[in-house]
Amino acid sequence: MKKKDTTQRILDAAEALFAEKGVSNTSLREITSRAGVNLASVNYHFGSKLGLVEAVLKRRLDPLNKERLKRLQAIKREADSTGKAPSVRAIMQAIFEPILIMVDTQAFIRIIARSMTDPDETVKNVFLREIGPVFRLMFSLLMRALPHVPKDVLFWRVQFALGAMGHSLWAIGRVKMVPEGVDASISRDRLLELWLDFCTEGLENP
Amino acid sequence: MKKKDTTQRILDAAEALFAEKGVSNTSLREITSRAGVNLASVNYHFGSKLGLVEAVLKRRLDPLNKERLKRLQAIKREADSTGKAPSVRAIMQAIFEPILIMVDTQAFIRIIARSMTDPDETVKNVFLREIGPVFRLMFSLLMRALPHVPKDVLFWRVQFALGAMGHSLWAIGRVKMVPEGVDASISRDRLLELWLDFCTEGLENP
DNA sequence: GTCTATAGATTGATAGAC
DNA sequence: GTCTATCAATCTATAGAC
Repeated sequence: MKKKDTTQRILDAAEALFAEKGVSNTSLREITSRAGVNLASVNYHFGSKLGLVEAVLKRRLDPLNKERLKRLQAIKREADSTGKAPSVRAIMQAIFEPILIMVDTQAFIRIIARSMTDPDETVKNVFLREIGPVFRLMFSLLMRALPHVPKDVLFWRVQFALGAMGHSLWAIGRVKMVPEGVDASISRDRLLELWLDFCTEGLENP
Repeated sequence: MKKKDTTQRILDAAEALFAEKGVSNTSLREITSRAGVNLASVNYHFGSKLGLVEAVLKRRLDPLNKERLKRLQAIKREADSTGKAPSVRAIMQAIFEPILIMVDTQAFIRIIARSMTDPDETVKNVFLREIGPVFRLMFSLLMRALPHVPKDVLFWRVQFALGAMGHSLWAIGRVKMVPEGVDASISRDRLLELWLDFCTEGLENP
């Protein structure tokens, strides 16, 4: 079995550590020692720590948001051709489900969740840039699906739905506060289902 | 006008900076220079940076969660004495409204929101310790309000609601991505109302 | 491409005068 | 309690041998 590419090893190690402790609580030394590579190789391959942060996020966010966009565009085409309003549930599913489908590691989910909340400037910028087109298309479809909901109200409901998604993705597998008698373990598919129920209800509320 | 206490000045400056950039992106030098006090005074008054972090969070979370607990206990007493199930909306209101009522600065809201997501270990620990009793009482009341919802499902719905709250509190006043024609500015009371509508609907879903 | 060695900056913390 | 001065550790980044 061939040893993995240095670039990949660094990305994997950085992803795990960024997801776990946040970008600025992770040093390049931790990353390279976990990856089993030399400290200087980070700067050789990525130019700087910022370059590495960008690369780590883009590796996941890029295909994720491409897949989301593809699904949303399919929903739009369907709505355009039939003249019927798109389904709220289908729209939201197009946002969440690609995360579960494209998973290959536990760290993947966490880096997505982390990218929504990490205080680091670079993280915020990359996240917003990457999700921009997805967000705009999602919002315009939701407006068509829910013409009776005022735009400004819809905007905040979408924020609620995204906040719920991010928080639950973050909590999955690492819930700290579980009431007695509750089984907090959950499959990803089940989480998707519960989230869709929850936020479809909240979005459609008249 | 008397100059404020050094301790207070440090707490205020630290709160603003922690809320803005996160704990580990903020140095003691930034804090003391913003507060107009000497660098060494942080260690004199708080022992260490960790001590300061704890103090900053506790100053807000302590009275906040006391107020929440008071309200939840009142709801419990009412339910106990009348034998009627408590109202989901009232329970959720007891969680969110105290944040708005106890506000004295913009930074206050952000430090609450930040405390839910900052990757720093100390932040997470203080937040969980402080909210523990509130969470348990809230959950037991929700179980009484929604006896037909399985515990495990309810648990995740509560996570959704809290995630929605945290994210929207964070977004308020600093929304980065606003679709054309949408007015994302919103009063705190209005946000509370929208959030209650959203998550009451989602929690009660059969 | 990979390594050692180190520069250069910044950090949290503290000793000691006032 | 407040200040200056500084230590010791840690960080990112880079120069240069291999």
